[in-house]
Amino acid sequence: MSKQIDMLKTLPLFSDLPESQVLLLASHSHIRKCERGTFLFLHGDDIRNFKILCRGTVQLFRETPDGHEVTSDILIAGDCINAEEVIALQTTHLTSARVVDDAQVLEVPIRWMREHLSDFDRLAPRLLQSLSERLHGARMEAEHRSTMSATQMVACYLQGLCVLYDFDPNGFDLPYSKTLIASRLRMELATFSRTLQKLKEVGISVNGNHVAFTNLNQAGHFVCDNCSMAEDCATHRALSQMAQTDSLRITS
Amino acid sequence: MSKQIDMLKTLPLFSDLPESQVLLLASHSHIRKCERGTFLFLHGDDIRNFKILCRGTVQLFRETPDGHEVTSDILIAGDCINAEEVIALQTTHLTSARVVDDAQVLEVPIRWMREHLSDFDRLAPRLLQSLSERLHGARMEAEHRSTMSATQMVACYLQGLCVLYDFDPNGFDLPYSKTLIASRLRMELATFSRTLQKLKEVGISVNGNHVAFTNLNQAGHFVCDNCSMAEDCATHRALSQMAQTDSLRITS
DNA sequence: CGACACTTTGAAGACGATCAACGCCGGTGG
DNA sequence: CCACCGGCGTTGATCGTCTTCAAAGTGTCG
Repeated sequence: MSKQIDMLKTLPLFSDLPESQVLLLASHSHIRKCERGTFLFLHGDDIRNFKILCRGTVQLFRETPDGHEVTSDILIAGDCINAEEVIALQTTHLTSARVVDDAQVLEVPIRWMREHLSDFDRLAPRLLQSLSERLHGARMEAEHRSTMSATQMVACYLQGLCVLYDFDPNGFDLPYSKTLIASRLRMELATFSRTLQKLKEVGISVNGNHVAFTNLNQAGHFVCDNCSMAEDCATHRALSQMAQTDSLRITS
Repeated sequence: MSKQIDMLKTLPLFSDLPESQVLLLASHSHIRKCERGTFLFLHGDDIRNFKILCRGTVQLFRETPDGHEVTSDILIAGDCINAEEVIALQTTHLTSARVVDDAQVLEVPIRWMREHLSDFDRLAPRLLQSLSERLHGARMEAEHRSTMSATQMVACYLQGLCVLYDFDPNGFDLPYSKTLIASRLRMELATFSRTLQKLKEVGISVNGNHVAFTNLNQAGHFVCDNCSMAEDCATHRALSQMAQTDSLRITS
């Protein structure tokens, strides 16, 4: 139990809650271990819990009627899995969630959460802020999708990954499979693969699982010739801001 | 002044506020008339006001570095123009807003709004709910964009329009120009125009400005053979729900 | 009538999806 | 130890769709 409390405290979402509230939360939540491949919930299931990912990786996806699977997001430790659903009025999940890497998930009954959200005066603003960030992120992504070429999107995504995970730009390994990334980027694996070759021409070398940016400037920042949205590209502005100020990521 | 109060009361966002709170709001807000073509704000401007559109039409858009204009949304009477920005932490606008049809805009100083939001106990939940709806909407749209053909998107969009404005499916006029719609759908005007011709084959006839659905079933509901996302397509589910329950649209 | 904004239509081209074959690697089982 | 298999990734060839560029048509309003 004390282990659970420790876990709660490491979550950025709860980091500035007073001790008493953490205890209260702990007594109304539990941590579930889920191994690779299990589903946290399926599209259409009743919403039972507010879930936060404490460890591992989770894929949010939806299935189109013709059986095609569309990845809507890939979550990592510290992310809320279904923050919207605390606030929204629908009673069933709009997406499915599958564990990609063995995960630990904190679960808080949704009803309790909804009823007591207002008791936690610091929690609601955080949740909201994260919501509005996600909304902006979704819009930026939509804009990118209709503005940039596949090559640009991949470049942006890789840089984003690097910032998000605080990887060394000079060399790091992809945190998940290319198949998953391609799906996340809404492109065919084949297209993604070809794209990676093209990226070498612009200073991003990818060999197998290993990525290295050879196009860094003296300050160590990304040089993104091929990204047309220098000003507030998900990589440049939003994401690098996010890395500094993001309230919901584990930064340690 | 009493006119302004009446205006406030007709806004769904404020509809269930007690009289005293409406008065309070009125004393801290004002209504601005804006004629076609004026900019409410530009990308990068400081955020000064929370704005609600009381009349007319507003286009939200962003400009890409190469000068291309991307419409992110088209707002109608009753819509919050920048609900996210009340909640988010950034101090400058992330989009630009242009008046398409002569508009009336209610403005509330953003600082006052942020400081006093918690005083209006019924307001915050509405704002949040609308945020989460928009997030879901954005995600659905992203999914559509990568799942459906241009033809399907246009069909969906037209049906959505019809529901949103409560038009008669048997015949109505487009509420704004094809150029604007095409931009909103992130497609070239030429593509959009060609698409409209194809739609006749599936029971949606468009001549000039006039649209008619000839593919309605006996209940008067849309039949959407070409939309692959019957279950929660923006048209079918989300939008028809929204038309009934949406808290932020003027339904009269 | 003429200017102008808006829309339609045509023809060419670019880009990504799709289908298909192959290579690589780790695991399982004989 | 080798053979087989399945998951994953690469590569090639082809095809359809949407963009792009360009020209011509429609409408409105002074």
